[in-house]
Amino acid sequence: MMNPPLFDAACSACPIRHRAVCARCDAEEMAQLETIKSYRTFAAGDAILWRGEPLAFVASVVSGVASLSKTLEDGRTQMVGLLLPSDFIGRPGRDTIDFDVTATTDVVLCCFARKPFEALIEDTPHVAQRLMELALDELDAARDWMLLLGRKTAREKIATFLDMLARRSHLAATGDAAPTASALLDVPMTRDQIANYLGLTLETVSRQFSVLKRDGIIDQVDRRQVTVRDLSRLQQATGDDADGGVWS
Amino acid sequence: MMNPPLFDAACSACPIRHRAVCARCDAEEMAQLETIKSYRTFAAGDAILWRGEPLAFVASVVSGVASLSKTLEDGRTQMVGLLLPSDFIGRPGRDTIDFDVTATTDVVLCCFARKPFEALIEDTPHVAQRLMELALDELDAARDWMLLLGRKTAREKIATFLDMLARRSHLAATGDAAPTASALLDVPMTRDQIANYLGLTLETVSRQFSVLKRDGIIDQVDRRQVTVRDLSRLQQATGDDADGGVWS
DNA sequence: TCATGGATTTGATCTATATCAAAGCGCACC
DNA sequence: GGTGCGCTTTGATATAGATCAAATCCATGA
Repeated sequence: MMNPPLFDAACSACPIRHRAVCARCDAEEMAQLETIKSYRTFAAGDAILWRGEPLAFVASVVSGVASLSKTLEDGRTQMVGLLLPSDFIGRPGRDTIDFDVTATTDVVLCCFARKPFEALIEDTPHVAQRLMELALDELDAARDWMLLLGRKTAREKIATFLDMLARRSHLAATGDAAPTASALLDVPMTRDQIANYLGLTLETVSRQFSVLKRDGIIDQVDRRQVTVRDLSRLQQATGDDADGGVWS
Repeated sequence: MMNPPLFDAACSACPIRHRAVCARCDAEEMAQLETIKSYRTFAAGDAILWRGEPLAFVASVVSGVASLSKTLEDGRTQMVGLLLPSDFIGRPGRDTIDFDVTATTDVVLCCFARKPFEALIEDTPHVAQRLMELALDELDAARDWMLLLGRKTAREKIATFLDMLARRSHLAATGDAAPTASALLDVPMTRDQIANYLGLTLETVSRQFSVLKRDGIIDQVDRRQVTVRDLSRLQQATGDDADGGVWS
């Protein structure tokens, strides 16, 4: 694996800078973050954090995919969040979380010891403000997912999932949130993990991939890669109101 | 309708104080909030805010129930939040919201003009911190709801809904989050609204109320009131893992 | 007191998705 | 370069909950 990037002005993993450039971190703040930082790697399937466990660190995803999930008494589980590179793990001001965090693929995290990180926040209002923005982004994503889980059909769920991946990967690649052409897409999860994310079974996920393929909307290159042949039909298939979804 | 309470040290509607006493608001901050405050009432069914509309105010629910909801292209809708007295409406640092806010019952809001409210936040870190806590509480609630929408059966959804109402009403009445005895419960929504909240149809909601009644877990006093006859069986019926749900 | 209309309950039937089952496929490891 | 084991696909069947339909309830106002 590539050596993880050092934390510096350009570090895409800095939890304060990620998803938008924070122009206000000064050299001293940077240096302070540098001293409490460490990289940690997790293999696919590893637990990163358990529900209820005291949080030792906050972190930013450098590479790979991690997921947040909750479980019912009898073992049924539901993913409640997906963490892609540059996403943040942690809850300013909270000791514990009430979901599990698991490595979906191999993952590298840029971790910051929690106590000193929170001390830093106290002194730097613009960092606190950035964290508030991140929390609100997560809340928006959670509410979109509630609509998906409560009201979308299996086909719409898969289309929404692929559309989200397309937007996020395009965003990462070009900084532009609205891809316009067909594209090769990395699907970094098994059918089972996708099912847990979408509130479906793995068989239904597989069938709907096949349907979208039969309809000429996607092509399956391999288990983990699809090409979007017709993005506008994919987006129509999401069921979303054209103006104003979170992803638009 | 009763005259709304004035804003003062004891005002349960103060968005900074609600759900927990903020011991750090000084007299000057209070006075400042007082100048930008106004009460507004909405009749059941009224729109409070539309998706995409610029936010003119932030607010705290004084009485009644409001809901956040999202809609698909073909009109299917899903509630993504329920606002009970003392809950907060608003997104520090955001101009618009991407869901509708509707009065579920008659509602009284304590509104604060957004710009001056945000100016106040800038100067008072402890208020910003309180808002962060509120956002994280909402995020926790949203994630519990994702588990409910994605994986719970109709019976479990209704049980969870009633358990939530029981906890929240007990909390409001006694300040203690864990009711232990059976209790009369106010259900402030129609079957249709409950269905939209739980990702069900109104018929299924009605049937499951009947089933819980037949099983001796609840009694239906009237359309809007139930008594919980056996709280522990109600909680078992939620499907939640005994240790560690959000509501525990 | 009765008529009216929305909300609710209950019944009958339908269907999308779950569940159960059995091949395929392909990568990793010998 | 074969073998085994996950992962995936596809098929057959079952079922929870949706949909369609009809009473019933109950608040409201004439």
